[in-house]
Amino acid sequence: MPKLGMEPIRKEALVKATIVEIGKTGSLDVTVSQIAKRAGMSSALAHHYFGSKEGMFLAAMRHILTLYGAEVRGALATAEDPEARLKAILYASFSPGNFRREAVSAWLNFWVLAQSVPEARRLLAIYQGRLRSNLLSCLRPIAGPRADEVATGLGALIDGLYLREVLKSGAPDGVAAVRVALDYLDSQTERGRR
Amino acid sequence: MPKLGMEPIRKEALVKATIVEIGKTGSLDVTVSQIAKRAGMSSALAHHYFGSKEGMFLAAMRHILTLYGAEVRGALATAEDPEARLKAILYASFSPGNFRREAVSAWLNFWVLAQSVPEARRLLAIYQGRLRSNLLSCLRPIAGPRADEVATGLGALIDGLYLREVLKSGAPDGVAAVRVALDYLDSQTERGRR
DNA sequence: TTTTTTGTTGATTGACGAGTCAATAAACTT
DNA sequence: AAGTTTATTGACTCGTCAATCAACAAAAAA
Repeated sequence: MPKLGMEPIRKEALVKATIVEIGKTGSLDVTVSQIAKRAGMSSALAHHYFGSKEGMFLAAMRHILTLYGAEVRGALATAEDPEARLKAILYASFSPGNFRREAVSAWLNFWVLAQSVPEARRLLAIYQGRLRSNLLSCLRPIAGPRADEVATGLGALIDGLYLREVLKSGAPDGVAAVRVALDYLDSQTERGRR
Repeated sequence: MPKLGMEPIRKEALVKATIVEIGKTGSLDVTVSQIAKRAGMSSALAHHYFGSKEGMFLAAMRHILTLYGAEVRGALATAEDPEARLKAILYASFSPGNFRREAVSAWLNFWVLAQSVPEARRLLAIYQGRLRSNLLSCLRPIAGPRADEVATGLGALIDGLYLREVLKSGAPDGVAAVRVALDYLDSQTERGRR
């Protein structure tokens, strides 16, 4: 029954299954068989398409990063002034799509992966760089010389809010997270205006 | 050559070796043999004293939490007013003893562990609870009704600064981290005073 | 001095899991 | 029709590793 053009379909299924499985286990200790089973195929096929387990992890990471990036870009597109753009970034960061248990757990584990797998580190560095430059371009007009420091703080705060989500039980509360981040922002910008 | 009273010595050596090894690997994928070797004994002995690998991980986690707790308590002891106490907590959090590569990497991995091992989660929850209550007791006098929100933000910011350290190369810069945290604090308390 | 407790390890077991391979089959090309 | 490419998997290899065990040694207790 070999339908042709299966590759992209299979790959996508595997990537999604990888994220679900990491989220469920809460660690990278998932077997290729588990992932393949969830994606409805044999582990041999998974290896066929990705070459290795690490390849699957990296593909999953790219996927999450891509989703996040797309959401931020989309939100940014409709925002005019710097302040609206900042809010857009925050809303996107904690949107239900990104700020959900599975994804948060995956992020945490990718962070761990980045410590030993150079490619994972590279990907994470790209994310951080993009976030920072986005934040900076919004902050410079409203925070002036303090933009740099505020961007550092806000970036760390966002990651910290993600981190803390993994310990909580129940569904992630993106609204509360946004509130905390916005609050930080407000206190810093009010200060800038003084 | 069996000297008596080896147990505490061996255990301590194993705990330290565990932390070093996790730091070196950047993940929990360390073998009991690796740890035991670094601690100068056979893997069988490691099992003899801790029963399981998980037991070693948990002991290592307790150790780090204990060190951190002791440092905070020590710093708190000599601080009088709320503001000084807050600074003490921050200095302790990013002191060279706690904010070093190995320890930071261990923290990150314990966070992952907490997702699948209830006891690890419990330990982390204790840490978070203590930190929060410490922060709150200092913040209430100076931030009033906003103390709760500020404590949440500050807690997340601290964890976020730890998280971001793992991607950096070179020695952790505790001074810079403290500056960012203090900056957050200042902007929030100034606001409170307004 | 026998017995028990504590310390210690080499060797082994048993399980698990990543990655490979050979084989099968459908579609597409020539 | 013959040959090639793509899809697919069951079975297998090979390595790794947590955990156990049997055995040995020395100190302490009896």
